[in-house]
Amino acid sequence: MDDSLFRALADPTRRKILELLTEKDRTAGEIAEQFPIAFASVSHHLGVLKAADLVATEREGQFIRYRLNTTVFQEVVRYFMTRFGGEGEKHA
Amino acid sequence: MDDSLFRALADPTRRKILELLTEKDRTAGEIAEQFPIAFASVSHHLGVLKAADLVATEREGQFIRYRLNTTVFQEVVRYFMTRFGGEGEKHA
DNA sequence: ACAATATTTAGACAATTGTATAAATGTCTA
DNA sequence: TAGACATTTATACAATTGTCTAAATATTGT
Repeated sequence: MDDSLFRALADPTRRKILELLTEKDRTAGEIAEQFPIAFASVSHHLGVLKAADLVATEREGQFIRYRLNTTVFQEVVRYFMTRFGGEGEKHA
Repeated sequence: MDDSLFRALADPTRRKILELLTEKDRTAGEIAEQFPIAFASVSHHLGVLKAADLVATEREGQFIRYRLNTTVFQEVVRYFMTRFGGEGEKHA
């Protein structure tokens, strides 16, 4: 379980980005316009998320499309379940 | 899902503390001696964990005993399952 | 090749954070 | 009440982080 993963999740803007990507894949611009901060700042957050392997990218012409890496989320869930879970959730 | 929760989890020393508490409840001193940093620094980390409601305390004479608050961990798991789970875990 | 659009990278700066030492608080026992 | 032990709180400081503006890179269409 990598340190960058938890640091990436620590910022509320980044968690919001992840939730946006839950609905559907989006380009960097589509993501950035959802926030009141500069595009460059959102781009920085996207870089953090990508470094933590929480998202993956694909270029589409001039756009870059972001999508969730659900595999990593399953690892997070497993981390909590195995270490701290304490038999709690039969069905999410 | 509170912001303090994720910020609390972002530090590796704090995650290590949580894992120690998985094994058994421990006093502040027992926890602190596991780390190469000053007792006061560990105490600060314990305060962060407590503020995030990840641990609870009980005074025992001159000692203060810490224990995991497993309820909050179940909330974390639920957070990830519902938002990002993507039908992945039949049995963790 | 040039201009327009999309996105990232570089550099600077204020805010937050992790750590340390020293002082304060709380508890026990003589 | 004094002294020892356990823990926290106060204060300071260096490191990290989130944000900004400006510049750089990449792609498309003319």
